[in-house]
Amino acid sequence: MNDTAATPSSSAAPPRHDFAAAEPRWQAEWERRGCFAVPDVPDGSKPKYYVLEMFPYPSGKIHMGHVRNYTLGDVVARYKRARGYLVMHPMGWDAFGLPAENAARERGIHPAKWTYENIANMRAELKRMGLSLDWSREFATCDVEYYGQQQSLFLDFLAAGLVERKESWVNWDPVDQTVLANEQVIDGRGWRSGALVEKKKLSQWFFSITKYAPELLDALKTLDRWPERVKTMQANWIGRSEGARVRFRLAEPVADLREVEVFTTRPDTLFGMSFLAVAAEHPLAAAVAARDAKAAEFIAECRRMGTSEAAIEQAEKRGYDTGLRVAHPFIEGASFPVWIANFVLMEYGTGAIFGCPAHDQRDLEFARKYGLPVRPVVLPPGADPKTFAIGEDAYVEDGTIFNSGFMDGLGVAAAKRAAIERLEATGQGKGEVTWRLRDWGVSRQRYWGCPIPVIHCDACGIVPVPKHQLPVALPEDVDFSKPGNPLDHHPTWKHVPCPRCARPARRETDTFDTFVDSSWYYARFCSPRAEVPVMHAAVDAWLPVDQYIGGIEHAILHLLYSRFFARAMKATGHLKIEEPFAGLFTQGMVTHESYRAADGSWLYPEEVEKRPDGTAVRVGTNEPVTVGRVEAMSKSKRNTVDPGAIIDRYGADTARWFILSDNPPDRDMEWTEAGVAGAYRFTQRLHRLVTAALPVLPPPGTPPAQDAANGPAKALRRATHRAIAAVTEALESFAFNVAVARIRELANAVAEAEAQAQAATSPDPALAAALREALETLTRLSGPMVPHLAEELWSLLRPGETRLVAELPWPEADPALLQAETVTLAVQVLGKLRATIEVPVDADEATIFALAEAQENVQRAIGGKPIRKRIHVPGRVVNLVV
RNA sequence: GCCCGCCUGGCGGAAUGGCAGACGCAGCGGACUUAAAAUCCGCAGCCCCUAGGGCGUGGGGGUUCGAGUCCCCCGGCGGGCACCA
Repeated sequence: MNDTAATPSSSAAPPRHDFAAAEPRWQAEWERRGCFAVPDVPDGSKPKYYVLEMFPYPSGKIHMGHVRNYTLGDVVARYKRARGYLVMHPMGWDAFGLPAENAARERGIHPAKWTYENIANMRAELKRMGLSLDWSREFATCDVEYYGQQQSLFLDFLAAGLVERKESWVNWDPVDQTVLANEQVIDGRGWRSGALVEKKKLSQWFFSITKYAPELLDALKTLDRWPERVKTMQANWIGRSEGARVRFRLAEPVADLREVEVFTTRPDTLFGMSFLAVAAEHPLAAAVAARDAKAAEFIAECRRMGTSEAAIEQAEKRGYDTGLRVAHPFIEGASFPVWIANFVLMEYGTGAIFGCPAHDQRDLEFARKYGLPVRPVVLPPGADPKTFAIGEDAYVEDGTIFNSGFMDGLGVAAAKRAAIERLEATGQGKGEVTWRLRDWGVSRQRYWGCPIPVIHCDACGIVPVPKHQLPVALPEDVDFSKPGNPLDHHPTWKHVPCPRCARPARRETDTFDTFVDSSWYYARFCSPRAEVPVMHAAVDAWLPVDQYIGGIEHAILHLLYSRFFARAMKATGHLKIEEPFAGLFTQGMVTHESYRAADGSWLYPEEVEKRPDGTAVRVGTNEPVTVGRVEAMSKSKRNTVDPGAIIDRYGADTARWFILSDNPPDRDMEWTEAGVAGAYRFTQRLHRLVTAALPVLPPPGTPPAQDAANGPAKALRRATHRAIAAVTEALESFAFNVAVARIRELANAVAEAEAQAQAATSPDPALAAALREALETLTRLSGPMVPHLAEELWSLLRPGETRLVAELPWPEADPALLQAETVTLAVQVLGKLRATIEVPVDADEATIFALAEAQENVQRAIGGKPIRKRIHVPGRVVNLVV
């Protein structure tokens, strides 16, 4: 060793870690040994752990968001495996959806061909990442083996009364004659035709998720490993409201309508009523429109508003006075005008509201616009009832009811009870609980989705496809040159005999919302080749998913639908669980700077060169480039970085290490070239630390000296065991960036120890043994994050060892080495740091205070004033109050 | 508009209510090198009359012996809003 050190020029540069050769080699070795394959039905010898990341949509290439998502999951999977769990970690493809149809229309590629080619590309890219996946479980939701089973599930749900057929509104493009997704509606116009979009009513299939609203809400309490904010968002989405249903009698009937029912959460403010408003889609609005052309025109305008809640709520509040009046339930002889208003949602409550402008902001804005009265009936504490008036803001807090007859003097809560009591006593209404959650409309007028397995027969009505006729497969010969749903204008596909009466009938040509596909894939992964939707022994053993990982953008819909599906599958005898995901982690997005050329066009990062003075120019032309905001990577802004190119240049381990080290995984991370380069240097440094130490290390298996005196060996052993404890804790709490920092600290300690070993005049066996322990620990702790490098280092440290890092148990920290003999205490005077003292861990308080007060700086801060109070937080701080 | 988050040095971030800035990126200085790269060592929140002190976790207030952390208000940025996935 000394020879080498003395004559560096005589030997070649230290061997660098050749990731390009090593990574595929270790991937092949894991596969050869079947390290990550698990059986559908485990034998129970180990506890199970199911790690699942949200499966990708096969857009064609993986993006950094995927790299981040799957790296996070892989760390968990590898760590849990080391902790002795049998880990299932599958991967598949969320393969139905609009982009495939867009590709078909724009480029003439068949959606199936486009999709499966994309899957092949992306599978190859994922494999290069070295993920510990059980690829034998892979499937795509567009595989007929998958969606056929989904059709079977649908038939079970239908039989169990969990499916309904109802009318609902869709965005209709009158030029393209097509239903548009909300994202295809831009500023109220169709994205391709530019035509003003209209709302159109269609008969559609719905899953009765509202039947489970109370359960879906209550069970949130049991999800103790879900982020609070996701549970809050779901609770708000389900939206339980207590209130009252109130019947308002029309002064004169319209068509056959004699009254309007309103749901309100504020029956206490009924005396502050100034108008009643119904949604444009309300039956009363239709009845008025039948005899009032201006009303019909207003309703038609509302129909041009789009169906999204954001569009409705952000639109200017507008209304139409129908001229009708309703009687007030409590005020004898009083009547109020009936309006049609664009901000009233037909889907919520009864589609009608009573307006109390003084105590509801939207009502107030509406009343101000149309000159309707504003009568306060809730008095803020301390306000004078004679002078209290509403200005710009409605008063929505608690207070004392006034101007309200029998409710005067009550608080808001008591007044609500009193109002409901009176409504019930007089037969004009009742207390009621409503939910914001609506039934889940699953019909889509599209080709590239799972066909809904029912048949429309003129004689028998709607007839489910018998199970023995499943799957209802998509036809392959479809024509995308015409607008609309290719299934609908396919020449033969939809024409089938009725299963019941055998007369000519028509297949349903709608396909399922792709959220249906992703609502049960976690269950299918347990027995992916079963000829039933799920194999009982498999799902009972593996479910629930122990750790689910994905983007926060799915916090509501996907997760709620999946929770509903688990319940529906339980009700139909497929599952025994109700909650599919015991643990949830939501990751942040991957962001990057954006760049614009002088002409305003977006540039890819590789087209931009950063100058040392901080400016940026375009590669080749040297024209100036504007460096824009850091934002989510998107194709439209071209601020994307291709994971494949990063792996080519730096290797998968470097990409994984950087993505983990940059920041906490639930926050957005910024991808930077400098950051990747830094990660790359660290992987090389680890390799160097091991190769440089090899000549001094004792043989494999040499135990570290237990009784070493305080010195470099003991210090290194402490650092090693502190690192084990810290990294373990960080991994358990998803603080992967902290785990990285602790590993780096251990690497720094190793480097220092190596320098000491090199500098020593005579070899120190204790230090050498401690070095082996430290390097082996470093290797194993970094295994979940940089798995290929860890295997490489392990094979250098333990030539002839049969087990891979992927097969080793997790290192254990020795508690004796975690204890320090002394602690450093901060000494504060009045909360301000004035000194630090070093005391034995078992020092008594009197000694500590005496030592603290003796500090020169502390004396100066005390300035001779008497000490009123002494606070000692063991191991942390002493605070003296003077 | 409504619901939910986030905000700490030049940058990413760390910190059971207890020494703010661990670890890293960028930077600066040094060693090695003919030179560069790579590597190694060191410095580093801001300000000050530099012993020492003052100010600092988006802004303002509060609770506490003590607040990045808890509470209230405000600002900025982001996610979701039911047919993007």
